[in-house]
Amino acid sequence: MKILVIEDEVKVGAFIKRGLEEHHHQVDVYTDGMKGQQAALEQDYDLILLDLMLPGINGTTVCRNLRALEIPVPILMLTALNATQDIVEGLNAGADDYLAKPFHFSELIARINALSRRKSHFHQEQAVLTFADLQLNTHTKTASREGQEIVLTAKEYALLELLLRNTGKVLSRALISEAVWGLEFDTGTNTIDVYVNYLRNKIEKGFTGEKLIHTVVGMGYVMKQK
Amino acid sequence: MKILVIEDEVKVGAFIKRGLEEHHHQVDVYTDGMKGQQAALEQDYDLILLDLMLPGINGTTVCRNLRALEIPVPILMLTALNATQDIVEGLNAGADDYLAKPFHFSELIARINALSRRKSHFHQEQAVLTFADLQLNTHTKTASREGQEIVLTAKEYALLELLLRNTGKVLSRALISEAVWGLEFDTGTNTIDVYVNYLRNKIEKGFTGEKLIHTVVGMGYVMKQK
DNA sequence: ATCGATTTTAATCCCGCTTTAATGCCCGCC
DNA sequence: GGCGGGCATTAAAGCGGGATTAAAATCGAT
Repeated sequence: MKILVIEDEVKVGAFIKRGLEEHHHQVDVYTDGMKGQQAALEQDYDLILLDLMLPGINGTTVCRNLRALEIPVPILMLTALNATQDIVEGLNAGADDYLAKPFHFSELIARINALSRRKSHFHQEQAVLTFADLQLNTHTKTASREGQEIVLTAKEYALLELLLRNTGKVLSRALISEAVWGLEFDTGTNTIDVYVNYLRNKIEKGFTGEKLIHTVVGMGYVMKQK
Repeated sequence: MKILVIEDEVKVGAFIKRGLEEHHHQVDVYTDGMKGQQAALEQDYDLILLDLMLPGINGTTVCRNLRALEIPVPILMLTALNATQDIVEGLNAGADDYLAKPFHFSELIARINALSRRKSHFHQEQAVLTFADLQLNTHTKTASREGQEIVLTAKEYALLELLLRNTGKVLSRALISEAVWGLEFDTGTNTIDVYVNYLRNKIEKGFTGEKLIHTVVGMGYVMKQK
């Protein structure tokens, strides 16, 4: 598993890293809350170990931020012994479990296993939508093709996600309109067409891969190959 | 779920009713085929349990009638053991599954669950319309015959879908005009004829399969075999 | 409040779907 | 046999849907 550790005490962080690596996990350690949060957003971690007592930004805040951005990674809090108030706060902020310091390493391993099992069962929404050589990360809200990262605006992303969740199906403008813009949007303008054009420019123009968004005249648009 | 039971043997009916009610379903029992059919039309059932051996009207007939009236409720037939002929007839009449008497109650429950799941998920609406060896996929908006994909324009697709949803019925030009083009289209031109010709070229010409779109002089067009 | 980015509107161009219309064919009827 | 009605077939005209572009309006951050 790929694990992110956010822990300001360098020794403790190193200790955890070493121990987890012995269990064949890949571990990144950040001592700074903001840097850690950034990493959580940019990379695709399977688990986050989060110390609540951090300099600068509070661990609870990091947790709340990640959940607000709908990052569903399991979060295991590390707290001082008997910090009942912190524990309650942390769980309310969206953490999945906690562990009081100091702890036995075997207990940490046990909780990590339990958590990842629990999460992988419950929350198995596909994080990365893939079609042909195009990928869309629903966490980072970015696409990529041929290793190139593609930055999208909100509407572009929503439209691309809709197309990718319905590959092969012809989607009518009415359906697209409702899904991306919300009910009763059609005011005789061609907004959808313009956005399809934007998307094509971003995910097709400049790439050697084939055309993916196809127009079906009089019917709508499809995401398909060939 | 709201379940309709049509079963002439009073004891069997009562037995089923009691058992289903223990599983928190709401059950109506009719011992008469005609009365049962009437109830099916008037009320909104989630499932129909239909005995094939009924006094007066045949269970198969009830089934066929309901399907002819486009009542899409899942129908589970109850048949005598080894009544293979009945089973085939029943399924052809539009039933979704069958259960041979006598049966274990747990099997009945299992089949009811499977059926309701299948219907609610899949049945959304039939995605692929099939007639003879011709298929029309309403998602991809393409037809296929003998494994060959056939690309259609918007009007061609609308016309073909109309014909396939009314196989066997003769459709007047007025009706076609209204369904495909919208009200009051007829302005003395022969657009419909031209499109029927386009369709014939695409789905009949070049295929070994038989003719499917037939002209009824003075009346309109039908999709049928023979 | 200001500036940049995003979203929406609007105008123009072009391809090919849609429609029209002319011709050919089959059949029944005078 | 000639004629006309109903449909099939074909080709050409027109028109509308969609691509593209740019400008206007709106949003959001500082």
